Amino acid sequence: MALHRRITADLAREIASGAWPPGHRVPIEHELMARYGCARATVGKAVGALVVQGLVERRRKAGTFVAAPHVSSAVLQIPDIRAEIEARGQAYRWMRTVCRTLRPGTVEGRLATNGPVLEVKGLHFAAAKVFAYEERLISLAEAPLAADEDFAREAPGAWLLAHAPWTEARHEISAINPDPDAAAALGLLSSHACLSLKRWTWLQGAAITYARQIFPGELIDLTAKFTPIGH
Amino acid sequence: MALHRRITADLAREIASGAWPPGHRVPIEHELMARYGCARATVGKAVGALVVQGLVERRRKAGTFVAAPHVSSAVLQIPDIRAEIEARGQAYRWMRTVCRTLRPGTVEGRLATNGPVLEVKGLHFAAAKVFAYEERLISLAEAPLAADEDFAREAPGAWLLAHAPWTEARHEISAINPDPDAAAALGLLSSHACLSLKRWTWLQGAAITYARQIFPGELIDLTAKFTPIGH
DNA sequence: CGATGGAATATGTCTAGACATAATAGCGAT
DNA sequence: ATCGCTATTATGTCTAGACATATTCCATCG
Repeated sequence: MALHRRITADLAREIASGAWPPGHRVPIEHELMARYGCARATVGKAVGALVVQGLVERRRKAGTFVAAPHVSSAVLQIPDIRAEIEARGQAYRWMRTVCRTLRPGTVEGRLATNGPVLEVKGLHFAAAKVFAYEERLISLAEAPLAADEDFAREAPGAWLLAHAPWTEARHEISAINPDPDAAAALGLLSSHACLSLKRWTWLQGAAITYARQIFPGELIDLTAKFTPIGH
Repeated sequence: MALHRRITADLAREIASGAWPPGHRVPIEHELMARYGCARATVGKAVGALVVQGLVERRRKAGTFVAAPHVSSAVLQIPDIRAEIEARGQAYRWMRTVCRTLRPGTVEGRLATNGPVLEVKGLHFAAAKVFAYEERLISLAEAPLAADEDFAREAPGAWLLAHAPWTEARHEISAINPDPDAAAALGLLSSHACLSLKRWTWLQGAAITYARQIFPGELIDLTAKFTPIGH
C-alpha cells in the first residue's frame, strides 16, 4: 500500500479509538516526516485525506487538530422508476389514467405558477404488478412542449428528463397510509404502509413540475450514502 | 486563489456546461502543465479534486475521462432527533428500555463484526408523545468507550456523535407496517404507516454501528435538496 | 489469423527543497 | 495594562525532477 495511505490509516485509527479526542493536536508534519522517514509532501497528502473526510482541521501556525464530529448529511439516490425496474430484470410499463389541462390558480401549495397547468396521473408497473402511483403537475408556461404530449406511452418523468432541464429540486419523503384514490389505484388496503415521495423542480427559480409518487412500502428502499462533500 | 483550485474550477466548468460530455477525454497532464505553466504535481492535485467529486475517472496509460453523470441525486439531511424535536419547540426525552452486551456472531446482516456488540433499545419522546422507536448495535471493538455507558440518560446516537467519528454511512429508507414489538413500543396499531430509517456507519471501512429507527409516518418528513455541481 | 511480448504512454507515488501566508507569542512602547 | 509590531512557527502551495505501475498499441512470431 502507498505510504501516504498507511499514514492516513494510522492517524484515523488513533482518532477512531478515542485515543485522540476532538480538539487533540495531531503531531506536526515534521514529526510525522521523522516518524515515517518521508518527505513533507507525503505527510501533507496523508493529512489532506483526513481533511477531506472531515476527521481533522488544519490551521496555519496552530497545527492540525482532531475535528468535532459533524452532523450527518448524505447523498440520496432518487430513483428513475423505469431504470430501477429494468435493473431488477422486470418488464416496465406505464399506464396513464388522467391527462388534462387545469385552469390557473387551482394548484396552490403544489406548483407555484399563475399559468396553465397540465395534470397527469398514472401507474408504473413492474411485470404485471403495480409499482407506483403517480400524480404530476407540469407548468405549461415553463415547459410549453408538454402541451403537445398526451403521456399515454411515456411517463411524464422520463419525458421531462429529456426535454426540461432543471437546476434545483426539493424532495419530501414520508410514510403514509394511502388515501382512497391511491389505495384503489394501487389495489391496496388503506392499512398498507406506503412510501410517499414528493418532488418539486425549478429552472433558475421558476417552478417546472410537481410530482407525488406513492409506492407500496415493501417494493422500494431509498438508499443514501454519505459523501464528504459539503459538511 | 491557488492555481490548483483554478485549474479544478476551469475543468469543472467545462463538464458542468456540457462542453465535455461523459466519456470525453480530459487533456493529459503534460498538456495542462503547458497550458497553465505549472508542475505536474499541481495539475495532479487539481484533477485529484475532480476525482473526489466524482466528476472524472483516471486510468493509467488511458488518461482522464469525464465520468458518466450520476443518477439524479440530492443531499439528504439526516435528522438528529433531539435537535429536530427541540427545533419544534417541544421537550425532548430519551427512555432506554434495553442495554446489554451480545455475544459475537449474533448480529449477522446488521453489523459486520466478529467482536462483542452492545445492543441498545429505547424511545424518543417529543413532549409526552412517542416520536421514534430505536434499536441500535454498537461494535465494542471499534468504539470501546461505549462499554462504559448505560445510555439511560443519553441516546446512543447523541453519544456516538460526540465520541465516535465516521467516514462512511449508508441509509435505507422505507415505509413499513410496524412489527408487533415496534407497534407496542410506539403505541400504534400495526396498520399505522411508519417510516423506517436504517443506518450503518463505518470508519475507514470498519463497521461502527447499526441503527434502526421507526417513526410514526405523520410525525416526520425527510427532505432532500438538489445541490448543483461546483457549489 | 491469433497470440504474445515488448515499447510507449499516462497516471501513481515520492523526494528535497523553495517561498508564501496566516496565526500566535512575546516584546516593547505608550 | 493595552496596543501594536515583529519574529517564529506550522501549514499552503509549488517546482523539477525521479522511479513505479498499469494499460494500451503494435509488431513480431508461430
